[in-house]
Amino acid sequence: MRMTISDIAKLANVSKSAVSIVLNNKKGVSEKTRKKVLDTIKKYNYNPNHIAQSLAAKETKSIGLIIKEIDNPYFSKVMKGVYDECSKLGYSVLLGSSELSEDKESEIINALLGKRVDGLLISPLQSEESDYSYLISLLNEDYPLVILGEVKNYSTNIVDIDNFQAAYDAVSYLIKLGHTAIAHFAGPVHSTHGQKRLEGYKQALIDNNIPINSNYIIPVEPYTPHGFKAGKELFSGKTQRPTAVFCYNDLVAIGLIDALLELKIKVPEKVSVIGFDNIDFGKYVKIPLTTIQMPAYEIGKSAANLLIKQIADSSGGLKQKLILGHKLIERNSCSPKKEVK
Amino acid sequence: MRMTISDIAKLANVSKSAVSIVLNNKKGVSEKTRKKVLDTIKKYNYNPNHIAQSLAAKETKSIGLIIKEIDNPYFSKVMKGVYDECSKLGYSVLLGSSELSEDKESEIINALLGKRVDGLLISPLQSEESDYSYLISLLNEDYPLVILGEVKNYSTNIVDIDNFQAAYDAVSYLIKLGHTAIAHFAGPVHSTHGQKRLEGYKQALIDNNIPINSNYIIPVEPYTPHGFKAGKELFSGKTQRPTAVFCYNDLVAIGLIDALLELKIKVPEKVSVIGFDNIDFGKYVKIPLTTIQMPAYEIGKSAANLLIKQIADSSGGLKQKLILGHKLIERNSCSPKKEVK
DNA sequence: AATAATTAGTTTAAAGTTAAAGTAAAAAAT
DNA sequence: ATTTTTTACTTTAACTTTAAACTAATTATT
Repeated sequence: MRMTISDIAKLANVSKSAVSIVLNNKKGVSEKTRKKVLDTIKKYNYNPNHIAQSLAAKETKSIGLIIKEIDNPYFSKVMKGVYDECSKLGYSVLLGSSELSEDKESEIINALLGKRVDGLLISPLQSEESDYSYLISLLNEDYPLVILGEVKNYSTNIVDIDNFQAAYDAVSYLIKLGHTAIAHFAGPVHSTHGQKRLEGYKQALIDNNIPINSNYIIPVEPYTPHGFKAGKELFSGKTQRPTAVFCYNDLVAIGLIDALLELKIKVPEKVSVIGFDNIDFGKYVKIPLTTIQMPAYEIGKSAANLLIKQIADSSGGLKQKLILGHKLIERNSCSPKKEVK
Repeated sequence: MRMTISDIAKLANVSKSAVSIVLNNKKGVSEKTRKKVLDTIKKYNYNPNHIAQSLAAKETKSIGLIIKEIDNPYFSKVMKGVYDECSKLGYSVLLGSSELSEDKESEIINALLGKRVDGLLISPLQSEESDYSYLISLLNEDYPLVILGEVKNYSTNIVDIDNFQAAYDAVSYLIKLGHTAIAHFAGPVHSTHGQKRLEGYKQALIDNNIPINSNYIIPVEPYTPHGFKAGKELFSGKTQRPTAVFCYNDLVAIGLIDALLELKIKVPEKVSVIGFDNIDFGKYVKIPLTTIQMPAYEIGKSAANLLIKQIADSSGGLKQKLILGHKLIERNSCSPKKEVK
């Protein structure tokens, strides 16, 4: 059976409190007693019951992390960042994945709240109908919360990149290469990332006097097979073929390139493709992917750090918006537009 | 402030126990009381404190999952399987990642045990020096445990594939294509997966009367850059070039292919490469990867299921070894050996 | 009608810890 | 030498829940 603090107290001939004091490195016991307790703890290999500690101290030293998908390379990196920072600071992470379902998301939040995590790190789903009721009630009671993204009209702790600017940069890059017929494989309209990237795309075109062609804005589920399918559709018809495509993320860019190659359309000679995220695999695909680097690991690390700071602060005063830098990674999927002969 | 069971009891004008009975759907209260309590719970949006429940019930309804690396596509799938099954059965998962350090591994085990997870799911590191002391003490006290792999000389719950047979199949496939100069980019010798795959490789050669060439067995860290580096080294020298390579996993296979292409050695025309795992990205790399499918998601799912069964059983009787099936996935990185002209 | 069993609760104890309050002895200050 | 402060503890309560023991009333059995 596992030892309890009472067992140790009895064995060391002191009170439970004395053991607790030693355990928590507080002052209030003599060196002699401390040693005696420490020896007993070691001898019987006593490990404090964290559940009881949590109940008494009203904190669990654990946070909940809610991502959208576990097997998504972007979130893997975020998760790793969160995990590393939490480990460093002595926190455990309880995993939650909404798997793109809003019902699940609010269920998970409730479950994690029930487990009394000290704070929540959420990459929230954001459909147009959603009123974020569950998030907002948390915000109102100053529950420690960091959002990977944004909750409209509410100020809270946020860690993200400037998606608008990053998309603007990606499209500007294509324009600088001479492209004007630039399509956008757009992500979920109802996610802020999707919206911001679309806006950045549009603004870059506007600022360069390129008319926005609504046929070139193609909403796509953010996965490889959907990028492939949309690519096949767009480039099978002979009309209005763009010479470059800015993709919502690397996953769809990879699908698109696959579709183009299958259609015997050369990348980047005939069509330039730029992705978003800079997942590890972008380097190894058929046409090494030019993309925007999303500092996923740092996002996770900073978000965890911010959350734990907020937990420690408790005044609820500190609200922070942390915008990390992005970067264009040039590889081989983009090239200057060839003049039509 | 969050409501407690006492608050609800007071508000509903009943005892705490009555509320507890309603909460746990036990019998012992009238329909009238049940309704009154339920209404109060709803009205004040009461959520039971899971920590207190855990302490009282001596179970936390959570398990610890310890993998080797968070941002590894193989473990992502395992994790997803574990998470899905746990969610279904009402368990939370506390994440642990040893990141290839044995010290961390045992630290994590201690931390998770401290948090009183009801069971542990471990993909253990297995260096030669390691005595698994921490694992073995758990095994001896019949702590619910499922190993993704194996602990030598100890019978415990295991979920895995037949790594020996799978490697045997992979190498047999290369032999059937006419290859005899087959190298092996071997994984960590101290992991059972690495060992078993090496043994399978050797046996397949022996059974086909192909002498084992120790120069062809190249230990490699199981990551893309190491596969790349080892590939460069092996194929830069002109001597003794193999015509096929069986790689420990897809990650090193992808690195190797990259190296070969950089050396202008055609894959699969000059060198056939077979991987292991069947990660999603194998389909999209420069030369779509022929590989052995590791049913990672199912491994995670089954392991979680087995663990939770063991937790429920508590008699400690049930010890199970679950070997899931593997499959050869033919894509484009292997071809019949060309006769040398 | 008397006894037993069931129902619908309540009260109390227990789970393992921390925190606050209390105590007795020793050390320091006046 | 007396009072105050500090030290080194112990005792009690608290955290929230569940489980076991108990009570009182009703229903069933003989």
